[in-house]
Amino acid sequence: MMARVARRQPEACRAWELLTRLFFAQRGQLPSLAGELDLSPVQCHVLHLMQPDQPIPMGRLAETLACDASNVTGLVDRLESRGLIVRRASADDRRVKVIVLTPTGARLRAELHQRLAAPPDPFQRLSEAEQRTLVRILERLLG
Amino acid sequence: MMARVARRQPEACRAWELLTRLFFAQRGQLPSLAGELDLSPVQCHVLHLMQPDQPIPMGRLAETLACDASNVTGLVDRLESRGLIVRRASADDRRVKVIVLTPTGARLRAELHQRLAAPPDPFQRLSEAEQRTLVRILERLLG
DNA sequence: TATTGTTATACTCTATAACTATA
DNA sequence: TATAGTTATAGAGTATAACAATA
Repeated sequence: MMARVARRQPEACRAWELLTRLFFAQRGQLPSLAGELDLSPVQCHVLHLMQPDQPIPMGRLAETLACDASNVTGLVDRLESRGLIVRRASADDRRVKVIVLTPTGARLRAELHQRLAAPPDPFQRLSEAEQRTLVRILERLLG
Repeated sequence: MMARVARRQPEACRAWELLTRLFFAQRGQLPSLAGELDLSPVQCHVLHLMQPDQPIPMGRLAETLACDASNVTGLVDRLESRGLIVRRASADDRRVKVIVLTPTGARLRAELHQRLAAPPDPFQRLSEAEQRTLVRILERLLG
């Protein structure tokens, strides 16, 4: 399967290789950005995912983070003890707990998004046409 | 500074936002890939960085991973105890220790690179022309 | 004196297994 | 019986501070 993709889409593989290099380079930058907000990388991930007024079941959080559910308990504990989110019982299924951003959490999330929004310096090497093309292709990739 | 970039390069910001979404989505996939090779995400990062026959000073590893030097000690301990790398004293400066891939480590690194090479399914939605364009732009971004 | 790597310590992240409450 | 979340436990990642060897 992988070999078939590699044979039939050599350019896709090259693109993916370059993106992987970007991912690993970025891995090192998230901890320092997180540190400035007194967050861990995973906590950033959670805040990045949460939309204001859009509760998320804890189980779905575990799926999205690709980690065990037991892990989410402590993660949510720490975010809740900092007043960034709150647990609420689900109305539909009393086993389920959902988490919601507090106003404080929403403000910190906005701050996080603002800091994440600044493109790294190398982007300035791209022409406007290249930037637009990149956006169009990434939108197809993520859409 | 950030505001200036945002005002002058709105498309760069949009492109970066989309890449950030890709990064966070990918964050969840690295642990499972790592698990298949009995590695942690950081250990994958180290192996991804190491070229065969190209020693890296431990201090430079700490810089690249953007973590404290004290952290690298345990990280290298665990990789060394698994026989994937070895420490060697530097000839130039006897304070410095460099790490080198063992043959076993080089094989595991090759396996890792092979698995990382498979592009996610959405890449098949792109035409060949789009793939080539994406490669060209990413090369400028990373070059 | 300054720097490289280590050690001691403490906290967070992570998984596994056993448990509780609900379905 | 099965599922959602918790707890207990253990190992790995991370930073800070103090330390040894070397520059």
